[in-house]
Amino acid sequence: MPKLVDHRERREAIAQALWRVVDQDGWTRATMREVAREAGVSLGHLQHYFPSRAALLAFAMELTAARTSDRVARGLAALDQPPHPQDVLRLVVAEMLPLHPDARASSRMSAAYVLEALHDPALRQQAGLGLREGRAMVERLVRQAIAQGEIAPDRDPDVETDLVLALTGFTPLLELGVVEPEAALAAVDQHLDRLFAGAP
Amino acid sequence: MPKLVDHRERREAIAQALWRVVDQDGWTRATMREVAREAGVSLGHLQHYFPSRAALLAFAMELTAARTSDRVARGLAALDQPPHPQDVLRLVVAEMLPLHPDARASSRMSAAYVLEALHDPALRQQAGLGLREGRAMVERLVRQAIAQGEIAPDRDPDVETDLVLALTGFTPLLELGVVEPEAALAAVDQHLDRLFAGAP
DNA sequence: CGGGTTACCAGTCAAGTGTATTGTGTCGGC
DNA sequence: GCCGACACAATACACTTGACTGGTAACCCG
Repeated sequence: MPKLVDHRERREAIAQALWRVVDQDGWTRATMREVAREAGVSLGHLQHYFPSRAALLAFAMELTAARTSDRVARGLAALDQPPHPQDVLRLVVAEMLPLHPDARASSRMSAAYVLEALHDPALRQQAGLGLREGRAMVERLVRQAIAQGEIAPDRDPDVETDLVLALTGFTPLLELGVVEPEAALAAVDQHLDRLFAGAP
Repeated sequence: MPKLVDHRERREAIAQALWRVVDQDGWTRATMREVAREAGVSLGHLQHYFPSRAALLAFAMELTAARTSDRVARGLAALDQPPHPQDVLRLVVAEMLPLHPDARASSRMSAAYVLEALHDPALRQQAGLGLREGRAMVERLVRQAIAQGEIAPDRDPDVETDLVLALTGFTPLLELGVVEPEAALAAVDQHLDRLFAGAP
């Protein structure tokens, strides 16, 4: 074998270049050439690691999901141990909203990804799976909080899970400056405060 | 002057062709030629009415907003007179979610539009204005309901407005089949029921 | 010290893009 | 009648796009 190269590392570096381009100019203008330029590699190099634009998107999205999970995990470590379920949910929602540069890039990647997935069966399945996974995770948190008596037992876990997830609806409002980050966070807190009103 | 043609009508017909293409294949594949084919006109014809792709998008989006308003107005007429504020809000939210074909097309147009607007200053302003307008309308409804005693007076109108708007966050979940339409509507109703819990 | 696998590059291709230009009817007012 | 404004069409232009090609160099293993 020839030169030793960490395939994974190269692919991640390229994917991060994709993020930057998507964040700045949108998925539409994230052409192979543009991504290669942003990554500081040749077009041939890029194609050596990603045979097609679709493959690049798929990988970048996987990485985006992983990154978001990481941010949540890191935030989790900064909380009390064990953390209050409300704080966990707050963290999860906050990291899905475009409230700081990293989260904004993730949010825009996801948006582009979902929009693309609507018209591509393969992507659609992958996206659906990812979203379902995320929903399941939130639902687990909600059910756990109910079991622990932190959320009133007469709350329907399914409905409450969906309502928490719907809080990501602030994304376009934040992106276009219709609501300020503080207002969005205040609303999120208001919702969670009510959800957790009941037990000590 | 030569042949009499209703400019407005032609433009609307073309915009509707755009909707169909965007709904089926996404804004990316909504090329001038594709839209012209879908509209059953020549490329030159299309260009006669829309000098650029951006102009086409802008007009189509205006029309989309108008159509959504129309659907709300039509739904409003079917309610009791005067309608209960909760029913009005429910209708507004329901018509913004992709729950039936027409609303789905509108939703996808809006999504494509917002995503495009993020990286285009001119569109950004137009989109921001539209969203602000929508928010103002919802806020008016909320404040009115508070004044009428239908919503408890200790509710913050700003926060409650934002929370109602956030319910549009169901869009991606609905589009990818992560939640069913009934579940989304149930969650919307749950939220509104709680919002209006307090006075008769 | 080859040999073969891998990394990477420059160049090319056909397809498709938005837009501009030019041409052809077609009709209303004078 | 006819001319100028208008609706519409056809074609051309200048690019960009994703994908492919052949080739070169680097390197590990035997």
